[in-house]
Amino acid sequence: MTETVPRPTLEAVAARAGVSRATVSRVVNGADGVREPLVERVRRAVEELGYVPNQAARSLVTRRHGAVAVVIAEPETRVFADPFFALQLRGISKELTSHDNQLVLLLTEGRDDHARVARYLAGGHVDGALVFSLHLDDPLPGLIQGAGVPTVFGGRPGWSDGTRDAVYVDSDNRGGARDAVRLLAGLGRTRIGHLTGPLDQTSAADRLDGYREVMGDVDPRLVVESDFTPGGGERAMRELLDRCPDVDAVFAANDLTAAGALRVLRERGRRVPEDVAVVGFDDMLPVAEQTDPPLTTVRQDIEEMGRIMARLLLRRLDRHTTDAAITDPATDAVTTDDEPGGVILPTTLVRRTSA
Amino acid sequence: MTETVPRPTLEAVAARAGVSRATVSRVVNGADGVREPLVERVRRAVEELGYVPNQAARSLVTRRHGAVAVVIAEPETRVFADPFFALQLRGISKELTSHDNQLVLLLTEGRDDHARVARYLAGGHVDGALVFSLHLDDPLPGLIQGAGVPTVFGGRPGWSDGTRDAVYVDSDNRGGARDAVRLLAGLGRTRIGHLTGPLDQTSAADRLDGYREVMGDVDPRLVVESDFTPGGGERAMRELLDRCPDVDAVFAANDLTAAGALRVLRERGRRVPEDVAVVGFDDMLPVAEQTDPPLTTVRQDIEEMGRIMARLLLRRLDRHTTDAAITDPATDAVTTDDEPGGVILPTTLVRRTSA
DNA sequence: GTGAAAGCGCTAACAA
DNA sequence: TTGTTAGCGCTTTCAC
Repeated sequence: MTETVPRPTLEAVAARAGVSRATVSRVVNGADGVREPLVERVRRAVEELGYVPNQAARSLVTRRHGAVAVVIAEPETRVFADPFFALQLRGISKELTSHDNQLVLLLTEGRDDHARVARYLAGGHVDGALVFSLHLDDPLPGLIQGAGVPTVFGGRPGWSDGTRDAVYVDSDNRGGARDAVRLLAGLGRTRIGHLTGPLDQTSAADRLDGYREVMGDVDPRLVVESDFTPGGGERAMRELLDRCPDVDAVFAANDLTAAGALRVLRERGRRVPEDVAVVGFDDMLPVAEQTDPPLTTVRQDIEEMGRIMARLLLRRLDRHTTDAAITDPATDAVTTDDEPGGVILPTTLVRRTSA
Repeated sequence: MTETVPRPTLEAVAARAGVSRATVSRVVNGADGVREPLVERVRRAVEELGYVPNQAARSLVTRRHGAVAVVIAEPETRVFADPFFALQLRGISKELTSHDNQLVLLLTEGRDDHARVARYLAGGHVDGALVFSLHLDDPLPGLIQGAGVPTVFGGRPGWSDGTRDAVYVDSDNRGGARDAVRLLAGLGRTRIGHLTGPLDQTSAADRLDGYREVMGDVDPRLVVESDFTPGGGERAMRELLDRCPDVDAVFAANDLTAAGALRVLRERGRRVPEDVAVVGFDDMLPVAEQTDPPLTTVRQDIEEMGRIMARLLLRRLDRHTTDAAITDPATDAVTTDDEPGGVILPTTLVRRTSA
């Protein structure tokens, strides 16, 4: 019933076109140096037989897979509570597929999975990896670098050991935070509070840094640690109001936190933005546009970030194969190696009504 | 610098353990029939060399890939606006990895991608596919069935041509809707409106059916078509209030729609649930718990749905390989073929305060 | 129970 | 320009 018809091989196509396997291979792979009439004959044979190359056989000899792993470390459910992750994936997917690469998704749920992921990566199933892990103590990045797979990180990696030479893409969290706080200050606000994200994540830490850079030597009570969730935002806002009833502005580390803060402000009878101005971070549309009042926030282009990560990785992969091909010492000086370091994407301030 | 150390092969392990490649292969694949002392020797050699099997070589001969494609048709951005998709993926990922299968993610952006996906699937890169596509006119499911890859669909497929024998997993949308409406009726409400989802999606259509089943011959003005978004919910709610000012209850096709409706009700000065009771669908925590008032809704277990889809597919795949092995006519009667049809997951009513 | 050997389908030297 | 040939690393009969 579900009898699988054996798929045609190169051999079959060659026979039908009356040429050798090598020629078919050349045509299929777009190598030049095959005369037009033959190309045509082969094309037709491929068409008629519905030939599709066997990727396993191909990988076996080329050592290329046309596949990239996306590793998402997922200790908390937060990532699933906002569309961040989905947007990122979409950007990655677009870039990857437009270069004929497949996306292998590796979701990790705690430490048990780390070994599995490391093994998979070390197993040479994919040509490279895109890794999201932004926690200070995460052992995963180290494991992955150990696996020897070309990798690009999403977000500034937070670990400190000998892996400084990581390539990563991140939003300008610090700069965005500065913009937010400067806006508030420009509005004449003087008691500007900050509801942070979880400070073991570099994005949260960087936003706090940006806040501090503008605020200078600020009353420490104005900074309340939170966790990027609406519930956390509520708690933190209450705490902030209790500590500093005179607060006249709030910079929340993300939109979800801001949404929670707005609810508490309303509940406590503070008008936004008249009594307290609020700025968020992310510009997650479903959140920022739907709050009451609509949220002024720092926009980061998540999808673009994904796209850039993929692009960077693909470029590294290309260079690798090229390096291997060119043993010419003359060019060797040029193709040093992958430059480590980060690509920082700009953020933009989106004004709505909350500030 | 980035000099890739050639990974050890079966050959190398065999040499080190002083056995043949065949024996190593047996040990690595857990085949029995190798004596304990040898097993031990091989294990040690594998360990010492850090041997990891080359999946490409293995696939070449076994014709199995240990990989499953997840295809997400993505004509609209809605999927990215709620965590639905992420939860589903998580369930799938868990089930897949616990059976040593990889997840290849295929995101499609409109028709152009369909050919690409079909080609990929037909190319025999993966053992099976999990497909999300719930639109009536979607050509993708047909293409995929044409590719001859074992497939399980997420959500009741809506297309009508000769592909009735599809295997799918869906929530009990109809039953959940009935429960919602019955709750409202049980509360003594008589003018119960329904804000639908986009009716070209089976989930929305099924929920409307459920509503109708309970309501019987209902005033058609009570049904307003919407689109599963908060903005759409607002528009639909306004329309409903304009058409039927006497409405005393609303069943919204999902939580996002309900959230929009709640905003409009508040804006129009209707108390919830006193004047108008509201029930949603999905129980997306970040939405349902955060609305004002918290939303009574129909809960579906999205992650479980993903898990079951994966489980179903893996079972089919297992059976296939088993079938191939067993040419015994005696057992042939038992292993007929994959039973088509759907697995319907129950929903549960979650009472909060909106109804 | 273990090993030898024959491919799986493809690419890439090398010859012609 | 085209064809011939030798593997890529693994599984799997088939002998022993």
